[in-house]
Amino acid sequence: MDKKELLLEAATKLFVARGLHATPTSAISKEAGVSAGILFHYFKTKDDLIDELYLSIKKELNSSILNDINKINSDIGKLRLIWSNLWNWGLDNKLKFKFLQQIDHTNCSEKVKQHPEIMEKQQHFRAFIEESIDKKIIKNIDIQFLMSSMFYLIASLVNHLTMFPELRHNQVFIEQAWEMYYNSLKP
Amino acid sequence: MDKKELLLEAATKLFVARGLHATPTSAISKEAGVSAGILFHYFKTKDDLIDELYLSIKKELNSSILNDINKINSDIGKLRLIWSNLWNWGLDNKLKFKFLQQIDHTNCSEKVKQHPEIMEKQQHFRAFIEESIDKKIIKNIDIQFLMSSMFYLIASLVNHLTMFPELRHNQVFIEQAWEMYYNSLKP
DNA sequence: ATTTTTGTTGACTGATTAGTCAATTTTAAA
DNA sequence: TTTAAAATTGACTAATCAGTCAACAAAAAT
Repeated sequence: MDKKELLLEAATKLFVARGLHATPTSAISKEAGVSAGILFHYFKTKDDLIDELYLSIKKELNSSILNDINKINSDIGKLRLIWSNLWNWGLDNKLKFKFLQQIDHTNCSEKVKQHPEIMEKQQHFRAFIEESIDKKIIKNIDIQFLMSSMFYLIASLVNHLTMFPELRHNQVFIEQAWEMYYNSLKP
Repeated sequence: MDKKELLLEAATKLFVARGLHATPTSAISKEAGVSAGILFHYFKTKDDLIDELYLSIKKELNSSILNDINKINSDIGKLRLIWSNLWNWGLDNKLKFKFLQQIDHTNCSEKVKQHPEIMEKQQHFRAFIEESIDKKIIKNIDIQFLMSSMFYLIASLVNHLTMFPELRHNQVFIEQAWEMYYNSLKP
């Protein structure tokens, strides 16, 4: 068993359940079933643990964005795949997704949020969006705002589907959600 | 000077700047310029302070939603006024808005989030949306998801305008943002 | 087989925390 | 003016926290 991994998993679970402010390192090591000291062998400080956890999860999410993108030919099909990659990842990784949202809305790990490994992956996504704007598939509007809005709409979908899991395979609902999403983007 | 109000203001500022987890009550009373003990005279516990702060700010936001709604006749005009009421409130109350987002994305104050005073005001808004759906102004889709998406899109706008304040009075940008918003909603 | 390195433990510590309380001041009431 | 009630203080405490460390165990290298 990789104790570092156990610690990260335990931390995710507890941070989401109780919040950063109410999760002592002792609770994390206990939940992971390891000694208290080992946490500080793998992570210099508690904040380091939070940073590293955020970084690894964000990288995981970013990696999934462009999954199978080459299997699709049409531009709108690609856009839809990205959309569905993102919300499916969120649903398959509910705790991790919640943790990301939590950190993204808190003034912490600010440096990590701009880590090169995060920026790099998003750069690919950004390039795709810029291309789509050129091709008139997407509205020509402030690209940062555009991307932010895309993520926010997907977060809204993930959170809703987390509350009502049966909707995930309700074709009508998913189609309506896509319509909402794409209507907000198209020129 | 109302010391309770001073404490709530100081708490908002520090919670946003440092996060719940890194803001001791001692820092709050110090920032407010009052004694450490008085915080617990007005609030039974730190969590009570957080709950009460959340409740008061959320009520403030909710109150602003339907501002001047009767001065507008057209249905779409009303929808747009609600949209602009919300993001303007967010920009005029940046710290409070950030605090709300922070709490909304954390597992805390769960009971307060469903407080009757909060639900009641949102009920008016919900009624307006239901009416708009009936009138075919808004897409007929799961209303809870619809409302959630509306809030998320507005949050995205507030956060973007907070980063780039000069855009607030850029008519072209605001018009594009409205277009994105309404396109996602219209049938 | 022996040494070195790495992983692991849990008791420990100094600092910090939420919350208390007796004493004092301020305000309001009689 | 006197008295009672409410507001305010800051030193205090018991609990909890992040982080250390000496000792031990396991694995790798020699």
